[in-house]
Amino acid sequence: MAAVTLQDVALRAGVSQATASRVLNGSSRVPGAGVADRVRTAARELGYVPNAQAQALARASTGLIGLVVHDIADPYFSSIVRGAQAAARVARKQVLLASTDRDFDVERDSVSTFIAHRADAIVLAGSRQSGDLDRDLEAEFDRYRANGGRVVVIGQPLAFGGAVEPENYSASAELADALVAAGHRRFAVIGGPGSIRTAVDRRNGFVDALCRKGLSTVVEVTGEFTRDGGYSAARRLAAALQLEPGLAAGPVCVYAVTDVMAIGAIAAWRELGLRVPDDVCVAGFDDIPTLRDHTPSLTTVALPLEQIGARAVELALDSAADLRERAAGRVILRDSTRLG
Amino acid sequence: MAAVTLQDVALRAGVSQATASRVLNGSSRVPGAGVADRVRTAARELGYVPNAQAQALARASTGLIGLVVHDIADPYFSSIVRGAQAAARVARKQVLLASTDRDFDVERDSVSTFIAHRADAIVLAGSRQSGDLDRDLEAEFDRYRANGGRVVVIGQPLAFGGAVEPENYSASAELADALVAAGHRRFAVIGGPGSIRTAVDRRNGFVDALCRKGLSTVVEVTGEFTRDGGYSAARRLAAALQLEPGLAAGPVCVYAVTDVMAIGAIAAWRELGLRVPDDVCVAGFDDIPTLRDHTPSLTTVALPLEQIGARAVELALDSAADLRERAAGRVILRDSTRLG
DNA sequence: CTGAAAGCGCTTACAG
DNA sequence: CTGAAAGCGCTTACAG
Repeated sequence: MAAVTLQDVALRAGVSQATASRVLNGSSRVPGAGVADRVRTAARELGYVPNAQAQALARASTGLIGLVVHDIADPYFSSIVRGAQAAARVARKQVLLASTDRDFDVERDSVSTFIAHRADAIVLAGSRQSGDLDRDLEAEFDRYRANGGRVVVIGQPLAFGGAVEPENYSASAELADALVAAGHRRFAVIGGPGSIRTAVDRRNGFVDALCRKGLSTVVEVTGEFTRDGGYSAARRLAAALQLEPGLAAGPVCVYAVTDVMAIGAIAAWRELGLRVPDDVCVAGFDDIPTLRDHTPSLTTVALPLEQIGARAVELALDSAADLRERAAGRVILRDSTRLG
Repeated sequence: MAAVTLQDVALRAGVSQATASRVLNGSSRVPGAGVADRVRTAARELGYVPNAQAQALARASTGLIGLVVHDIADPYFSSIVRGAQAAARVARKQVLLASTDRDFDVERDSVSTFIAHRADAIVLAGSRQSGDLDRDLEAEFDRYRANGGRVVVIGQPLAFGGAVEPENYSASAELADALVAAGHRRFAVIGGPGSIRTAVDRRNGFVDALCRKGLSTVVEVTGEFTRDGGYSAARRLAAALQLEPGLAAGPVCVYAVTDVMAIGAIAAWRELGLRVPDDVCVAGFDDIPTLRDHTPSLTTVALPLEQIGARAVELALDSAADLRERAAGRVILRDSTRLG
């Protein structure tokens, strides 16, 4: 019933457990060729699979990387995880995944469990307000790091550890600049929850850039970070601006801080008889793959999400230093902000 | 440097390690209230975090569930993983994730590693041809199961273990029936690779249902299981059928076995000046959330993906039996197959 | 209720 | 090059 043990292999090969361990699990001290062969043969015949738990206990390293995301079904996070996975694979590490549904209790719990599992590193993806990292979590991280654990965050403030920072602020500023250059002058924003730093950074980057050009938004509304959040925000925006088909003023250019919110907004406006980009223009952020064939095609900003995920685990595995990196966004102008 | 140990806690509380273990890590034998309090206090003050590796070794159960998917960035799989995550959380298990990029070597490797980590169960999501599960993998699974490991597959054939089977075949048949009922008579199929069972089942379910109505497809083409696969297949299909705007025969109704392929197809046709649904109709499969606001809205089939993922881990955790379950699809008729 | 001790399956100085 | 032995941090019969 019990799995084949190193002891079993050693017995069959007629060597000591130590020797079997050395040939099977890569030590610098390589035993004689004949011995090594006997051990390997025995292992194969018995179907020996090393017990990673026991190895971890003996080695004080588990080869595990804990990954915490808000929602694995969100394309933003699943792309990050894809990149993280790939990087973990080349480093021969395993990924422990937690999808928290944005529940901070669950998040804290997941981190605790990762620490209990003695993950070599923990990567926290997702975003929250400055200083929002609660005391408990921070205390746990401190101890974790004191015991040799590595922490890397993606897109959130943290006093310690590594970080890879998507440039939400400056990419949004570039988007604003590009839209102004394209001839837009009247702007509005559909922002996200004030508690989410990504949402705030994107909004600020956009508004600040406009300000530098002597422009400002005519109205701002906010909603949940979802399709429906964009939908209802867009209705409020339409009401506030008294938008209707064929206004003489020309289309206002709306920045929805997320592609999915932009999609919800377009749906809302369509129901109101408003056409994009003729009656209202809209830009999003994220460049979600399944949205690339949307009609009208959506002006947006692409972030190198997979690369961000990969870099995060690379930083986590690089025990040298607590590096901080930035990941630039790329503005993509498409039909949804095309001026007639 | 080293983490706080159960021994440390016991010392500080003035009890034996055994007692500390019993109060901290839930045993039925509950020590006296005073003692328990002392231990808990000591643990808190020291910041004790149980070493899951050591517990696993001593208990012969890791609380780990291995999850293998083809591509975590694919909405199909990320939805499954989301459901699996949620179910794992209620069962207080941790998820080990592997995204294989459809590379069978990587897949085999991931399974081996999961076994090495002594995962309590392994869930394999993704699809392959009948009997394609290679010998090595199968042999490993056999040993794994003999040692008490549980295996559950999603949407693929496996002689042993549990399974949850998305009803690709019958849901596709229902789709065909619905389209015929809506008045369609001329059909075509954009299928996937013959090596992917999901693709084959969907195609067969559709074609067989047509057959039962005395109908058959006018042409079938295949492509990769991607947006670009759908795009190029759609071009071939258009050429084969000599599709052009405003054909007198009316629109042919094309079943693309995946939403993303359908999206690629629509893009290809748009470039050719063909309009959906006026010149050509199209239905997909999957009901991808970010595509729900697509124009034209896409007729498709929804699978309860999260539920499928959740059921898979529930089955994996239910050591009673190797259950097999079916998950029905739901046909959703939308604009892309609307007849004028 | 509580503790001493063996055992889970490995790795790794330490001797030979 | 090879082996005996201690140790990694827990759990759990087995005694008391």
